[in-house]
Amino acid sequence: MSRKNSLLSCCRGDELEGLSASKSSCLYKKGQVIFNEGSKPSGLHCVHSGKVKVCKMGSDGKEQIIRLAKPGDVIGYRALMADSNYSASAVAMDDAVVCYVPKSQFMELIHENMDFSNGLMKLLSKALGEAEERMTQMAYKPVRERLAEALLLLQKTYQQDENKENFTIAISREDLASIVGTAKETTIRLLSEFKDEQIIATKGSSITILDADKLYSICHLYD
Amino acid sequence: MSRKNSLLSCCRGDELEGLSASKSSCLYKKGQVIFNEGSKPSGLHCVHSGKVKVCKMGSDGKEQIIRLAKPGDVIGYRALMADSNYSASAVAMDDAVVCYVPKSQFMELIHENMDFSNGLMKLLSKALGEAEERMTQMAYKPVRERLAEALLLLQKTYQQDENKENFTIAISREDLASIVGTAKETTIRLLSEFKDEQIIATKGSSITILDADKLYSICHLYD
DNA sequence: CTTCTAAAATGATAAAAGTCATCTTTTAGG
DNA sequence: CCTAAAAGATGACTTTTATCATTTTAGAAG
Repeated sequence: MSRKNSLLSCCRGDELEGLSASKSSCLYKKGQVIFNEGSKPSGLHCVHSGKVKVCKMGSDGKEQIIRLAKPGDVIGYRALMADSNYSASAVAMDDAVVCYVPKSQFMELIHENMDFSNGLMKLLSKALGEAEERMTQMAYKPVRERLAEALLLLQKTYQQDENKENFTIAISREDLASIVGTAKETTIRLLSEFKDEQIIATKGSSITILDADKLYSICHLYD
Repeated sequence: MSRKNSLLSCCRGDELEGLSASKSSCLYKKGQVIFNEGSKPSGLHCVHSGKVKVCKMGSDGKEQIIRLAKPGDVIGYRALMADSNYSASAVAMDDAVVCYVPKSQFMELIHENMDFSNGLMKLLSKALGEAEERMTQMAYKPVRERLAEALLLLQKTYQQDENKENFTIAISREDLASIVGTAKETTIRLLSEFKDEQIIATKGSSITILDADKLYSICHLYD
């Protein structure tokens, strides 16, 4: 297991004893807000269990999901490091346990621990690369391709059992549309197409990926 | 003048004497490539004069401009810090002079100079915030609003004389379309609309902003 | 000052996606 | 188990944007 990947997972830190000591946990029910766009960060949050979405509100009231967070992921670090207000909100998509680390502890660590600081930088670089990638996709890829990509992202992010053939996730069509950046109805229509093509199966709000390879080829990830 | 903003501008560094000593300059003619998407970074580039675009190629061959760089700006730092290949290319939009700092120098500085390291982190945080902002805009704002925004971005980035009423820039419709994330023809059509509405004037490839306030209100930056 | 080429501009049309209305299925609560 | 509210699904229609074809203009080279 890579040390770097868990560098920031305060919930099982090695060199982060100090953080662990001062962290507190909180349970958020499905739909509850962890922090709000525009407010000032007073610390850092780490997802311990459950699914969390990080999202921005467009001027027309439509929501865009910027990032999906899973257990072990840190959220809200950008605002803290830029010393600015949150540019996005974090909301629990399931019941989720989220730990909290006060800003002072975080800053101490940044200034004293070089490894931690470097890890953070890599994290930021990676996030920036991903954001730029998605920007390009939003610009030119049609919705069908972006939806295929979103389904694969969900699988990559939330599939716990690697071997298990058919990944299933319960997600509202609204949230899915917010990841893709499109209207709910368009998402539903395209999901119906995917169903007809036997790429997925649905039951209520649950979506099961039957043929990930087809999804890959739809979004040209084989190029 | 803020020290933080010039922290990375190796071309006029204060605490960066080491960098300055080992930097070399190179003139790139309009259209020349400074570095290429996919290749491995061997150092850092700083724009000394001219305009530089940082862009990605979409799978369908359409180009998306990720970032505009002006004199004093550093480019290619993300890949260097993430220790990965360039995820975008840099191309001179005008004749441009670009300085080069070898990776070793850069790494030394990161590890030895805390201020430098912190400045980099803020730079990354800011870039990430901007990328996320643009992602949301791409998702939901119509092309007309995004074009207005792009024109204001060009002004904000490249206007040297703050007082001067009418900002003028020469930019190909193709490049402008690549910033907005739309087709060249759509861009031209909307520019014609703006011309009819006396928001801009054009002469050849030059665009003059006559009424920045109207542009602001078009893209809802007053909300 | 011409001529040639590339870029800008415009028109016609097609495709993609959004919106609004409606119906159906889930799902949670009594 | 039944019912109400929420979410999913689908249809009809409109708007936005892309694409392709063509004309006009600007700018460089002879």
